[in-house]
Amino acid sequence: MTNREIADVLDQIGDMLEIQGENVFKVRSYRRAAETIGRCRFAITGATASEQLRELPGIGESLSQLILEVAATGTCPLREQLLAVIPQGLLDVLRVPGVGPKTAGALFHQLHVTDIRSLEEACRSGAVAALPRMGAKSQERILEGIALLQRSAGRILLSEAAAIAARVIEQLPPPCEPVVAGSFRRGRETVGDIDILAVEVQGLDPMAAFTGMPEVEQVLLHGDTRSSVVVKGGVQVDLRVIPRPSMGAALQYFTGSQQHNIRVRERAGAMGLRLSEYGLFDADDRQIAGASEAEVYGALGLDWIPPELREDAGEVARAAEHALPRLVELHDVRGDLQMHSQWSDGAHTIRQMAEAARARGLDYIAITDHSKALGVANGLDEDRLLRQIDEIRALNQELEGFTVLAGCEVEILADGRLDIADEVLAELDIVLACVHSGLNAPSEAITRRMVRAAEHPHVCIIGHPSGRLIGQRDRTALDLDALIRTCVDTHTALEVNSGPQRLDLCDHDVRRALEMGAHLVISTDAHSAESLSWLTYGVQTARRGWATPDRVLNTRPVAGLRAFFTMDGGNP
DNA sequence: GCCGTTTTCGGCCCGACTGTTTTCAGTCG
Repeated sequence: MTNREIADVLDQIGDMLEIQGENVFKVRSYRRAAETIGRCRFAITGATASEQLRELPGIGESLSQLILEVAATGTCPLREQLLAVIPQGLLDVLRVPGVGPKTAGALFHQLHVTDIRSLEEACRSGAVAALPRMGAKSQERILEGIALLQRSAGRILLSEAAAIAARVIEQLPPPCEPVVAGSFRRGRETVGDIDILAVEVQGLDPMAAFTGMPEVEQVLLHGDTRSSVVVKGGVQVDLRVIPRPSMGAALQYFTGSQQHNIRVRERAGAMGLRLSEYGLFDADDRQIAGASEAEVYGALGLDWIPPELREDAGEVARAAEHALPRLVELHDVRGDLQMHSQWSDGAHTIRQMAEAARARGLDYIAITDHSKALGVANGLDEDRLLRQIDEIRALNQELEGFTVLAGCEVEILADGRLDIADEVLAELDIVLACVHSGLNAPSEAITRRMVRAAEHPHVCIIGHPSGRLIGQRDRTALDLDALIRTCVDTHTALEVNSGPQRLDLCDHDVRRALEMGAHLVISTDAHSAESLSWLTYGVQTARRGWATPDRVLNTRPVAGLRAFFTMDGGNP
């Protein structure tokens, strides 16, 4: 069982307990444990898992035993017991907007609803409207909820969310200063819905502009302070209008995460204060903070916490000790170490990529076209690679104060050898090694393959190490710890690939790699000049992994970068 | 179920919106 699978079981138990009307705080402990296990950086199946588990926050005696049992057997008596009473399909019913645990329980017990299909039938027959505290409108809402669920996009990529958010903000009146909060602001790799906040301005009606946008498919709510719409593609967008003195508290609150907010509000409670989206209030209900986030955190004795860290993963305690790391920022990054040109499968010339990168404020780039084993991408063989190196050297003669490094995204072959001869690799400034085939290989095979590449004296960087494509392809069975260990030993960097579909290493892996002492590079893998803008997603992912600039090699000037890769004496 | 400069028992974040109700329960974030 992977940690993710264990977390899913915990969530499932939480759902079923909730439907049974179990104590909400008990339910919350299962949910919280699921969160914690989902991002936990050691394998629960490991031998030492038992002691490590007990050290995790929110996991006590009974949960740790349950988790170990699930890890070993895939299930546990509690889950089996619940599954004997509650049909699996009822858990899907919980995902229908407007149906919560209480409603699901009533639907099951009184109308024998067991899945979405039987729920729909119960609605069409009018039986749902006859339930206590339900009516025609509730029934209609549930039907709409089912339709919404069926055409909803689910979670979308960060880049897709960015495009939607930008379009919405464009259509809101500028004086209301709209900003995006939520998981988008935290830089999560996928976004469920888009939360936008706007300042209340006399005589301005952003709600009307919002619900009237041409891309709105359905208005879910339309209130004075909050409206919700579904835009084309099935994505939900929320707008909230906030009085200016509350803007900081609202931004803090709506940025989340929910677990982070609970942690912060508990702290407020312990200080005799009350924190809501309207501000921080004392016992006499006087507002003592709220206009800015820094003010709110500050009044709670906390340093301002970057949104990317707000996952209840220890950041509140660190903020209280004034010991948060200084995270890498977009403007720290001076170069981009993976991109493609027309030589292989890119859309633009080397010069065009260089000029676009320079316009974005970078000092250097590496051109890393594919190598010959990736025939579908028009990969370069040794001859073409040597000619490309000549072109890059010539271009550098013309560019003042900007450097194009000659690189290559070299294929790691099945046995861990590279597909370009060593004497040609020696001519390159940057060798990036990647796997694009055999991604379903067993753990030992893929690990041996990648470790061997990392040991190669010319290899500087292992690119998109996990091989996952978000929503399309799982990560390979690679033993990441083994690869990280090798990278630390050989002065090889691990890439944080900024492609919105990759974000690989992911946030948890970044934190793991840094804890083990590795160095990173953040690269765009751009196949066109426009995609150089992806850098921001990679930076956010690194920040979510608590990355500091000193551990991100491409924050260094080009000379410092080269120095790192030659420290083991074997690299170019 | 977890946890402890309020506590080893009794707490556990907080408010808007909706629908079905004459005061509130359920859902959502």
